[in-house]
Amino acid sequence: MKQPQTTQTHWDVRSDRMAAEGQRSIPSLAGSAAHESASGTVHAGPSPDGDIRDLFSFELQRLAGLSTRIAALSIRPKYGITAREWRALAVLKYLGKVPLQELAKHSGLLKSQMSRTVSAMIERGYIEKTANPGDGRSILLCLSAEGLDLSEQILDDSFERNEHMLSTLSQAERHILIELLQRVTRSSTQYYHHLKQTASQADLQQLDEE
Amino acid sequence: MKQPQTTQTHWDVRSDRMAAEGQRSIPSLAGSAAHESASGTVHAGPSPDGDIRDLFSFELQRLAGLSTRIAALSIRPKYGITAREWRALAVLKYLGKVPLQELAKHSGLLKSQMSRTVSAMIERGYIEKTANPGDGRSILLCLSAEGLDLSEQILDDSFERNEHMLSTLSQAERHILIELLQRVTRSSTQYYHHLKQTASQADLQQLDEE
DNA sequence: CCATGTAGTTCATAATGTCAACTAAATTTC
DNA sequence: GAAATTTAGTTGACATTATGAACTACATGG
Repeated sequence: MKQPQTTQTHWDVRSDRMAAEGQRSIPSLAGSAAHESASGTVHAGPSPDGDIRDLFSFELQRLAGLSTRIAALSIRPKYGITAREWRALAVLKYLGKVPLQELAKHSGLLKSQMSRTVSAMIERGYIEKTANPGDGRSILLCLSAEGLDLSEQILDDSFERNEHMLSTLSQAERHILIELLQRVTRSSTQYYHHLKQTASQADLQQLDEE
Repeated sequence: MKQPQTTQTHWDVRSDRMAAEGQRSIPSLAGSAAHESASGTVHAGPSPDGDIRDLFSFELQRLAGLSTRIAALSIRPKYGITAREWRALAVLKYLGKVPLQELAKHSGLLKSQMSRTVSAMIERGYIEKTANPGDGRSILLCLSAEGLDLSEQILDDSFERNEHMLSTLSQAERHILIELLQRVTRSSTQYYHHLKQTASQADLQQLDEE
């Protein structure tokens, strides 16, 4: 194995982003008042001060894309599975023995996606599938010995990857970040369900009206 | 290759968090709480104790997926463009008048993706394309009046969307969250470039060896 | 038993991401 | 200043991912 195995080389953490124009100041941890308009312009209305850089979802998406690429680079060549497949294994690891739907929910995938993912993992012997004695429709999934082993290996790698990604944050900041993300996930989940519900109600209305 | 590896000694995000917050968080979309323990234990190695729920990138991906779905629900039906197209418009809004490559970088896309996206937006009259007097290869892109208008409308919506997603956070916490994400994005970008470079070096070596 | 709901699989389709080839213009180099 | 090398953008091909709907098997409540 001649993996580069990153041992903290050193990169400059220079911001290559504020190149073009904005040269905005990032609000500091303490100074909440420092929230300045990104563009320097002022708006009235619901998006009072910001441009898209002030938008949580934008920053989130950008970083998630990066994270995906980093994970793919690290996991795929080394273990021959996709990040999503690994995620299924890792989630299954803490869930234990559960039906597919449950696994899908915890992984944030649709059951159709999960069904395929799981099939592939079963074929390769990482996941085992047994009948659910309590319900004939349902199945129970759990990790095989190989699956457990693999998921643990990759989990190790992943913690290291995260270490690098978070390298500019203090320990305290990391705690804060994860905790905030978890809280946002919870409220966003609720919001999502709300949206979907009202959306489908609108659909129904539309059908009625036609 | 799962040696205790480097960087940083240990970090016990988990136990600290639990002590401080007393909340191990609802693991996910649908409760269930098979094990509450994901953490709580102390560790020694690289992936000490934690399961995947303690992994920053996991939490990030889950939330990003949610955010994507929420954005799609709100933007697509109402404005007839994809989230990515809108993102291009919104980024262009603060960049002003820039070549394609620049726009791609700031949006976190490959130039090939951005090229297509921009073409579609030009066709629909949201973006204008002019020659770059300084460089004949390059083009300069900027928003049309309609593009500006549209991007502002959707930006307003987006801030509102984010408002819902972040509803459980205080203003101060929101600023902190965004700032942390931005910092992580910067260091992760560095890490990504580093990985890519070493990866391709490995490829070259491999070629040499064969 | 029938109607209706649910778990899981499969299919179709659209959106995304990734790479490599290609054109054209700039640059470097000899 | 001509040839070789880079760089910006476009395009094509292809893998991966997301989403919803159709379909099967079983479950459950009248």
